[in-house]
Amino acid sequence: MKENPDIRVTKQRRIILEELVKMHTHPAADELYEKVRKRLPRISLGTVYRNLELLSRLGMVRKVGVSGSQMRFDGDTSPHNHIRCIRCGRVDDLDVDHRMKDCSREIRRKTGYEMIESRVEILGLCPDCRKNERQDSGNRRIAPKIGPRR
Amino acid sequence: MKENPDIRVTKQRRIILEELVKMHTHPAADELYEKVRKRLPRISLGTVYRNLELLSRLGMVRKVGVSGSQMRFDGDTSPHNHIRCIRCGRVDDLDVDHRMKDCSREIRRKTGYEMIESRVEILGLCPDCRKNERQDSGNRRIAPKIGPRR
DNA sequence: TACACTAATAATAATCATTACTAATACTAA
DNA sequence: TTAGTATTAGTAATGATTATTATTAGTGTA
Repeated sequence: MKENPDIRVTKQRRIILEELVKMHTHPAADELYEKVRKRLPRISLGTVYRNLELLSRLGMVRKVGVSGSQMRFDGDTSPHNHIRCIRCGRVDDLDVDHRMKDCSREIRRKTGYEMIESRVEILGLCPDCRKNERQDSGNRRIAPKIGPRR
Repeated sequence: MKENPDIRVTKQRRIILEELVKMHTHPAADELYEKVRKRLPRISLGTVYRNLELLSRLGMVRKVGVSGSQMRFDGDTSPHNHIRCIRCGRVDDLDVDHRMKDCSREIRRKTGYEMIESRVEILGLCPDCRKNERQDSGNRRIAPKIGPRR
């Protein structure tokens, strides 16, 4: 953050990053906002959004796009994918599958696209939800909506 | 749609499905709404949303979740993935990569999750945008936002 | 064919996540 | 210390989606 003199290291910016890196739950902006508020009670949600956007453009945090849900953020910028529970919405880390690597040539040939990034989103049931699955969901005729975030 | 007596075949429902199946652009609800409006000028956007949700629960259409963007819909329910242009937002089809198949056992072992579905989201530049890439984007210091939908 | 039942609709309001705006504040360099 | 400007808090606006509600229209039965 210090290379560019136009981008300042403010208390808000520093603490937003610090708190995000400490969390391993891939929080949405409002969840991180609540954490940061414990240290900076007067911070506004807009500041959290603005800084997460900036930090992600600088490559210091990762935006984790969850389809059909809020954007989530990850303080771990190393290459990895995520796995999400369709029941409770929890998101966990998942190592990059080696079978996904080096398929950019194939993509190019098939579609004409230049591949920039690949994201694998695995939908499933987390260990906790698997336990509860048997009892409370007897015989649904149609699929349930994708579960809540918390 | 006829097995369940509680779910009726209305004009709106039928035409929404017909128009979606005809389109191969993975439209968002409002784009499909404009198409349907040519045949049913008094239909409301809420009706389109409501029926797309129902049809997807019945397995007759697929919701294509695009992270950080509107939900899109696909009349083709066969198993396949999508590739999206980060510049213009266009979404095209992509065959399921054989390397992604049968990794549910590995997922289970690594994370304890029961894998229900996997989605591969490839971000890249579509052929059209690749052409324009060289001229208008000289030297950005930070990454651009993900492009617009149209 | 008409009737009764209730699902579905159009129109609109409400909600939720996110972004934009603006006057006041606080880094930073001279 | 000051000037310049990036950043902030507070708030309004936006855009996508969902909820509400009175009315309309499928559907099974008489």
